[in-house]
Amino acid sequence: MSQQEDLFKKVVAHAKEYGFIFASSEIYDGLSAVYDYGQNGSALKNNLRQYWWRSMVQLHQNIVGVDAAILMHPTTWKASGHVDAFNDPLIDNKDSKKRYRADVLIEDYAEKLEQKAQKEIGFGERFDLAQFEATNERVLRYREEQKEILSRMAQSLEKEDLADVKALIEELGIADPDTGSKNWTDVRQFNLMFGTKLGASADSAMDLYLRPETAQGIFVNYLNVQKTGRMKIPFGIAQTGKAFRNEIVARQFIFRMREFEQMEMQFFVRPGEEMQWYEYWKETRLKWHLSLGMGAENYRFHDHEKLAHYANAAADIEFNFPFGFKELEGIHSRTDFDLKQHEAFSGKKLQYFDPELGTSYVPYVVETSIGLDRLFLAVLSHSLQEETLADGTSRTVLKLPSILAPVKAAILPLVKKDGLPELAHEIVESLRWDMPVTYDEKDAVGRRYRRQDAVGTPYCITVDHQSLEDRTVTIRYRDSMEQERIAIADLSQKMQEANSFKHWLGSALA
RNA sequence: GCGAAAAUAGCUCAGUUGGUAGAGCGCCACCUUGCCAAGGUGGAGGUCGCGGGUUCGAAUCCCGUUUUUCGCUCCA
Repeated sequence: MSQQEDLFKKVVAHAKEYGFIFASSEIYDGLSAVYDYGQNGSALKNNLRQYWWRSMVQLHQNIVGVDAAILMHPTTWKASGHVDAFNDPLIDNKDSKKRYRADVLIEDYAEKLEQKAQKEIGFGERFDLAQFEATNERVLRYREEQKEILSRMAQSLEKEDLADVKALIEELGIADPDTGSKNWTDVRQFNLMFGTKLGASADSAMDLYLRPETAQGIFVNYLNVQKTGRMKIPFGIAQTGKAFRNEIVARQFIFRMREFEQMEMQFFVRPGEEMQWYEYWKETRLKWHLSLGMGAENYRFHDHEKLAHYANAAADIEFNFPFGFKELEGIHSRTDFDLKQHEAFSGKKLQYFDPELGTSYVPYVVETSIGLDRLFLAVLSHSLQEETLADGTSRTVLKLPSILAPVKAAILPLVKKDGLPELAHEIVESLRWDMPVTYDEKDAVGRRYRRQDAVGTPYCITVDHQSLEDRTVTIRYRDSMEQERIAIADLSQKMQEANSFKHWLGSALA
């Protein structure tokens, strides 16, 4: 565990030192759980986003992309259920320091009453009629009490009368399930959605939320896309973009941030066919992850036992992060819940006419949703390696999948004289049209190799004296540290082939 | 949000019972003309997280605050 923590600290330190990730507004002491991507980080993140986007939109004739606004009409979030579900009344126990959802505590208490009633029923059945009626009375009392409690709670929550919710907990004598303590704080409402205002003057302004998920931007547009794109079911809509959650506790570096980026694809299918598509996308998405070559043993599925209100099947793809297996991507069968809700709240028909079946219906939706920042963290933490070399020394190397590397090649003149820098610059000039490359002439070439290792550059091209004679250079591979001599004319093609989308994803899907 | 711990140079960290801030690595310039980090010379960079207080004097003691880490909690 401490070894894992150690590794995680190294990842965080490396991310900062080499320009991948900085704390936001660092000169002002930072902002909790908000991070900025630096020069190398933004390049890596862009490459990840593009790798995903191409796999969805470019490789599928029936998937198209959109880019919906972060701000949406506030009714969107009533329809989606977020206004209710992202508002939790929480209460802390002062003795045990544990936090509970106040409504769950009360519901649990009500559930216990029901259990008591069930017990009475079982008891009463074994005796005569008089006895049965006596127990029956008790059963009725339990049920009556249960009903009263739940309706009072519902009313108080509806009115946002949190003091009464606390009063209810105290009247019922509800204790901390773990410690039995009844020393409670006040009930407080936590809203996980960020609020903002539309309109410059305070009185005419409209209350809005920053979207807590990108999916709704797809749902409200699905008919626009279907009609203008002449899409036929099954079809998908992909989107990448920022989402915002005012997490109570946001931790573990970029794993849980308040502002984060999602990459989502909502796949619209015929009702009844959702499960086969759900299985298809589970499998397809895992293959995509495996294509990055970070080891099948570091991925696993986690099927949800408890399903969200909108889903009839849900699974996570978990990755072995430095702090254990955690969710990286979710594949959810969301049924027709969202579209039906938007129909109800908007009053607009959101049906699709299926020409093959000759009927209209609200499609079912299978969602794949991945956290781009989490994917970034997975790749960065897995790639950062401390290697012990044959001679006993060690090197720090970032073994990024080369298709994702911020810089593909560093061009290094062996020495900075004798015309070597001139030839190196010439190579930079020709390669930069094909891929991001960098030039470095400072320090011993060995040190320059190691510098490139630390930021994950897969190739170092060294220009030496022989290069001037026969127009060849050495290409040094990051992972093996081996070198081979190659004609300058062949450089671009060789590297582009190795970093091609087809090379990486194509072989994994085959 | 509660509890605990921490915050000193870009990074890793020293800093004695309170007496004007240091190292290694990194970075920059020049020299050395080099194939796997550690040759030489010179240099930049810190109001010790921030704000108060105690004191003749605070990186050091006290209070507050911010951020980070760990535990609890939450996580569509």
